[in-house]
Amino acid sequence: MEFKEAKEKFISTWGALGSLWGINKAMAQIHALLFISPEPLSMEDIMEELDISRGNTSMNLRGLMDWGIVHKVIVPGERKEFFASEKDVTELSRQIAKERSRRELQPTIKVLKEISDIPDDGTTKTKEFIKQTKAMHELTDMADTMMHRIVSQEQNWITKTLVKFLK
Amino acid sequence: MEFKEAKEKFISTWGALGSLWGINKAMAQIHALLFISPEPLSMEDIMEELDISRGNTSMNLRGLMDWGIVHKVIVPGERKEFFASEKDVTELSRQIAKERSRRELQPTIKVLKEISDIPDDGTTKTKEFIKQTKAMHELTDMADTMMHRIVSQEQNWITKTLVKFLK
DNA sequence: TTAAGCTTTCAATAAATTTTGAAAGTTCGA
DNA sequence: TCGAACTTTCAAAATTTATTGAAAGCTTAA
Repeated sequence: MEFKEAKEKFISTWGALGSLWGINKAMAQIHALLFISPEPLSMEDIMEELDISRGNTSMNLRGLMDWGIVHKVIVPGERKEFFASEKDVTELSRQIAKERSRRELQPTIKVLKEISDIPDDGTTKTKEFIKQTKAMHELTDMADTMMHRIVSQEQNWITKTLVKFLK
Repeated sequence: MEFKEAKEKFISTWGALGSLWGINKAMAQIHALLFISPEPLSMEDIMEELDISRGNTSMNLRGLMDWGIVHKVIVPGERKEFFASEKDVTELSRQIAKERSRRELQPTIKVLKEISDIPDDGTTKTKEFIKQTKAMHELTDMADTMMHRIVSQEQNWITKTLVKFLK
């Protein structure tokens, strides 16, 4: 396999995997492209490389910046803007975990807490509801906590510890 | 908040969260319904409760069974089939983690390994490509391993260990 | 202040996904 | 073996989501 084929494969694989971390195809592909590019790319570069429209590129770059994993780069002497991806996979996963928690896990945890707190009227269905939503609340809460800690500043220490146990 | 409202809230929240673990709305809602139901439900029950068609119910129940988190229940003396969800959240997450790994992580890891193995022709872009895809491969592989171990049989021991560290 | 160069917005359009429902298929008791 | 009770399938329709591209909006150099 040579470079061009490998590159296309990376971009499309990453694109298809977008759903795994909750972003759309174009967004994931733009990220993939920037991730493997040695230099920052302009909007033109991205449009051309991925064959997508100007508007699409603009909106999805904005989206990636909202995720905190792509940033603008000012190139002296150039009028147009350039973009670059976070290159460190550790920092990348930290950022993604943080955002997913904020956007999805936290709101869900809040709802679970709220609804598992309804008064127990003694019926079987209410008892089951409370029991199950409480269990789900605890699970989600623990998963969120673990995720945060694992990718947080303590990462290296925790990771090493964990990896030692897991080996 | 009373039962009916809480129940609706649980079903729609779970439905909206479906994307987090990669399933569609109807599927997540059927799962939510079964998860809080004290007894197994028939297809009729589900159709009526969620207001969805027979075909939709049938297909999504099949999907949930493919995930291994819903199973048929034979009720003696009844002609029709009943369905029940896995009720233990630990077992539930174990199953989901296992399936997501098999369906998405493993194939991605395979591709990453393959493409990060192209010959280094000495150019900057190839060097960067190899470096970045290798890093991504290692990250994905480690994440997959950790996920598996965390939700595997060793769960209790590992979890307790982790929680102690994290507290 | 102007206008060229560039980016963003957003209504219209296209594409992808989900849902429906009726017909075909299956199972089982008599 | 028949037919009633039930489930599955799948093409068509509905819905949701993503994409386009042209117009509006910035920004900067002169």
